[in-house]
Amino acid sequence: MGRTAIDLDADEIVDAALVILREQGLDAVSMRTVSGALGVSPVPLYRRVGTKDDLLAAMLQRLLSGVAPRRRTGEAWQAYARRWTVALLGALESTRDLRRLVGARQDDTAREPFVEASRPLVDGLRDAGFATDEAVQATRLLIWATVGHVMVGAGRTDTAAPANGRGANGRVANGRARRRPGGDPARLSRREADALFRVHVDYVLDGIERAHEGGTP
Amino acid sequence: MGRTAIDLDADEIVDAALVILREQGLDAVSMRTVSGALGVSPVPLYRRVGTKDDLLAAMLQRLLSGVAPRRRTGEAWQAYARRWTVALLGALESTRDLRRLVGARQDDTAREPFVEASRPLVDGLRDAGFATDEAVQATRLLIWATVGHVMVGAGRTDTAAPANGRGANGRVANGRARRRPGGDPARLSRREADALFRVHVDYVLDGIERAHEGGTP
DNA sequence: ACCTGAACACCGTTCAAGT
DNA sequence: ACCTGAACACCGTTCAAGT
Repeated sequence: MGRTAIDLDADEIVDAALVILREQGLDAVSMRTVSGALGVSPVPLYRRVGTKDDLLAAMLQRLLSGVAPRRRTGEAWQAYARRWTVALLGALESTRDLRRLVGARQDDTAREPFVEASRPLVDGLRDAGFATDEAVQATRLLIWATVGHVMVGAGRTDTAAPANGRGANGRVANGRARRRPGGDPARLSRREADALFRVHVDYVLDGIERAHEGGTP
Repeated sequence: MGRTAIDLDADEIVDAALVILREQGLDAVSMRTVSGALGVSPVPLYRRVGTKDDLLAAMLQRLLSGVAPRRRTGEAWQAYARRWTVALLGALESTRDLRRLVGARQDDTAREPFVEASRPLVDGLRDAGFATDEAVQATRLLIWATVGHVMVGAGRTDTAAPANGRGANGRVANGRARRRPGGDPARLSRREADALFRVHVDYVLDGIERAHEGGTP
């Protein structure tokens, strides 16, 4: 009844993997589960997307492609940069197990998807009078600020259920996790963390602006 | 010949795991290899350090504990903050597979080790007249800047050998990795990335300084 | 009480047959 | 050519015996 393995293309595989990621978390994404969802054996995946590592890279790429919002006519570069950054943050935070996905890559191509996603911002900055390398560097700072926030930012108290792939064991780290009794001042709510993120972005934008004005002959 | 399993404590286990991490990479760190290196079965590890996830957390904690440099008498807070940030970056960059280690945690405690490591900086800022939450927030920004840089920063061209745990397969991602022919302007050398990282830190410090001066009654 | 050996239910990846 | 089934060499974690 129609569908044979030969119809498969890489995009479908990535799609299937993202569905599993969303519904069951990263631990549930395996070459077997993904191929199973597509009704094939794991082998064809190696022809279409390469290694599992490559699959993870493609998933991240897909997640970040198209995050850049459209520029508005007459919009100041600062405003667009802010919107771009918020959009990137939103895409990252809405992805289950995103932190682990970003960290998972074995090689050094972890930033490739971010570079792709930032192309419109680079273009926007250049249109605003930035030199190419100036625009690229400014974009990098914003990426770093965003990724750092996501990787080590406030915990998401709204993400229910542990959902740890293999058999729930309620075990808790013993011994070494000495938590301050007096209440740790470094614990931020999601709202506070978001506000602080915007502060970070503003500081970076201020710095970029000053350097731009001072550095352009 | 003394050594029985009962001598084991959590620190030794973390040490052994870190040796394997350094020498063979994160893929080689398993409950079996770590326990094997210690001459025990995997079971005792679960009593001492908990899950593999807990072990990874403890490894990161260890790696970051003691990164904070000592404060110098009469040192301006900006100077100390800069040194602290560079020390953190150094610790992160010198750790094999660090990106994957940071990303590996399943729960939301990924930032705990960073909070621990930043305690001296928070203290330093408070001694310089910052309110506690002001100091904590400033520290967070610096952590985000550093972690973002590490997670998605320039590739390390100096880290030789792929060393991908299970049987070298030289396979290359096929198809989807369309690399710009014209030379990607977003490709930075290590030196450039380091310089840009310092720029980022300076921007953040500038912002913190201005907010501090403007916000203190 | 706390160990070990064996087991369970998985992995990523490859290979020999099949069509 | 390109698939499938089976296999290889692992995983994390748990459990029944042992001492």
